[in-house]
This record gives sequence, structure tokens and C-alpha cells, in this order.
Amino acid sequence: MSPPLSPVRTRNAAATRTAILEAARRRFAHEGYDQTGLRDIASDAGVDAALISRYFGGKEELFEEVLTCGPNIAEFLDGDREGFGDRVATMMAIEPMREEKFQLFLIMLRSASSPKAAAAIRRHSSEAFFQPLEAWLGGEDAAVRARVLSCVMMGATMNRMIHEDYLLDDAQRRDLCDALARTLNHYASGPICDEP
Amino acid sequence: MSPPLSPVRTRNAAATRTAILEAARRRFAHEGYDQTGLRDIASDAGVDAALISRYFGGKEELFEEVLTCGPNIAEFLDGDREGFGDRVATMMAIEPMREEKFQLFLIMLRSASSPKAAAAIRRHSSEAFFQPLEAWLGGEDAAVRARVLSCVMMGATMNRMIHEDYLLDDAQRRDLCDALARTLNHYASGPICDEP
DNA sequence: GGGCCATGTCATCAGTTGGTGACTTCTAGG
DNA sequence: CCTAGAAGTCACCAACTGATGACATGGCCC
Repeated sequence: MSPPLSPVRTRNAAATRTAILEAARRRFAHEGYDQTGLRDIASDAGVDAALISRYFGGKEELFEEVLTCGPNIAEFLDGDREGFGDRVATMMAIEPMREEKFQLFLIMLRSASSPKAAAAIRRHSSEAFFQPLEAWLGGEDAAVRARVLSCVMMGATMNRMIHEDYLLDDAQRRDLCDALARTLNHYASGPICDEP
Repeated sequence: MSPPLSPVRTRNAAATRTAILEAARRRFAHEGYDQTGLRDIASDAGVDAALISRYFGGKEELFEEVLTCGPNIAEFLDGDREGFGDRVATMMAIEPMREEKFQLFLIMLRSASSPKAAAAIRRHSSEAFFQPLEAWLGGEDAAVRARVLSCVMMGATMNRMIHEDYLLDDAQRRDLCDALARTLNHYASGPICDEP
């Protein structure tokens, strides 16, 4: 799928581990847990497949480590709450999905239906997604608002996994971006009031 | 996984086809395309696995037929537009996911990351989901509003695929239901205005 | 320089999958 | 009753997967 990330690497365990992790992250994000074979990862990393089992214990442990060692929700939380919706909506409706920001979403959503990966995803989504998001949102209804936000974010990602461009033209996607931004901002900016 | 649906069935090709289709629909909905084996379906249907390939051509064709012959988005569209949000939000946040209403969503979302199933899902989501929804919504921004609605609906389903109860208590889930209902109603009831 | 251990390579295993063709068995029509 | 063909059964294949253990090799410390 892609050339090895570190062409020069001579019997360096740490670098090999990193190369495997990076290759695995990209594969898991682009194809999901089930569709990714250890041989694919090994090939991308320029490594023998047997090393993966030896370094990480197995495919599940590798997936676990990809989830925990990678970028997390903090990506979206560096900024004011009032601008959250615009930042995220732009990413969701305008920016290309190749962006690294999507990786966590893609890994989780593409692998959520795999029983082997589900447990790790459950744990990670709770610890590294909902909890930080709730804390950042603040307020007593933070948990509920976090769920609404995650519905929109995951739903937008799923939609784009099915139809990359939402089957919309550019003008419509800008309108969609505006709508998503308004909704996201509403739930991000403060406790839910009466108006939608 | 489940007992055969039609215990009494003697050399009746039509009934056998139906039994296979129903077993396949339940398996695809609960476990996704990849995780479902022909032998699982055959076992549920009380049928020899070889019959599936013979009757439908192969797993992909079977999946295609499950998508096209089953219930579709019309389930959600029988009612007034003003009540759409409440109906769907209740289903998304309160009702158990075992409900048949979820089947179409579950099949699509659980199988979306499987390349073999992706083409059928793309086609079906366009023809049997977005187009009817847009037509039902009406108005010149129907396409954009349909996307927002689908983001929320798919996102809620994905969230529940990860954490069945959203990791919320009952009171919080009622609040989540209210929030989802307000947002859904806003985009379902009429063209987008300035207020969120 | 030499030995040792980490690092990397290879062949191979057992399990599972979707799929196929030859075979048997039952039913319908004459 | 008896045959022809539909319906169902069975054994098996080829491909692929994750994983393992035996083996080769290179770099580092003494």
C-alpha cells in the first residue's frame, strides 16, 4: 500500500517497533481491523511479519497499542469552546479525509464491528474520548452534550466513509458545514438551553 | 445463533430462500459482513451452506439481495415531519437496539468498512435512503438537511454499537433523547433558518 | 578479535473461509 | 409405479489468516 516509512533501519528494535506501529495505524485507519493482515502491516513497515507477533504479542495487542499510543481527542480541544463547531465542521465537511486528524475516528469506526477490536475500542473511546471531552465541555450536562457532539462527529465520519463527498456539490457542502457548525457550537459552547 | 425460522420446510425452494435471507439479514445486522460466515447463516436457516452459493450465486450477491429486499427508510417516514425528531430520537436513545427498525442501519454501518460490501452499501444508501429522505423532506435545501439528519442518526447508531447505553444513566438518556429530538426536528421540519 | 545475545528470516502449521462438483433423495407428473 | 428433475447433502479444494519455533546474522561488550 505504501513504501516503508524508515528506509534506513539496521537492527534497531525501537525504530522497527515504531515503523510497525505507524504502518499499523495507517492500515487500521484505512481498512479496519479485520481487513488488515499482519503481512500487510509488515510489508508496509519493511519488516518480516513474524516480528509483529514477537514485538507486540499478537494482532490484538498491536491494535491496543496503536489506539493508546497515537493522537487522541486533544487534537480537537485546543481552542475556545465557541469555535469548536467551526473547527470540527470544517474538518468534517470540507477537509479531505486523508488528514491525520481523522485517524482516530477512522480506526474506531472501521473496526467497531470486529469483536476482537471492540473491547479495546470501548475502553479507549471512554478513557481517551468521552472523558476528556466531558471535562473540556464542563457543566453538569457535559456528559449528555458530549454524546450529542460525538453523534454528529461519528455520523459525519461514517457518512464520508460511505460517500466521500456526501454526494453533494461544493456549495451544498459549505451549507452542510454551516449547519453542522451551528449544531456543534450550540452543544459545545455551554449548557443546553431551550432553543435548539 | 438462533434456531431455524421455519422448522417445517420440506423441499420448498421459495421457503428455503426466504429462510436464508432472514437468517442472513439478522447475521449481517448483528455481526457485519466480514464476521458473518456462510456456514453461520446456513446453520441459522437450517440449511446446507452449499445451497447459499447455489441460490444466490455467492456471499456478495446474497448481501446485495438482503439490502434490496428488506425494510428501508420508509419505516421512519410514515408520520408528520414535525414529529420526526421525537420518533427517531426515542428510537435512538431509549428503545433497545434489538428492534427491527435498526436492522438497516446496523447492516450498513457494521459492513461499511468491508470492501466487498461497500459498493452495495453505497448504491443502496443513495437509492433507498438519501433519495427517499430528501423527497420526503422537500424544499430546496433538502439534500443538505438530509445529510445532517443522517449524520445524527448514523452517529447515534455508531455510538450505541460501541456503548449500548451510551454510558449514561436513564435520566441522562432522556436528556440526550430530548437534545437529539430537538436537533432532528429542527432539520426535519423545514428549510434551515438562522437559528440553530 | 571473539563470543553472545538481540535482531531478523524462513518454513510451516492449524484453523477458517468462500466456493464447487459429484452424489443422494425426495417429489411431481405421466 | 416409475422416471426425470428439482432439492438437498457431502467431501473437498484453494486461498488466506495469525501464529510459532528453528535457524541465520549482525552489532556490541569484554
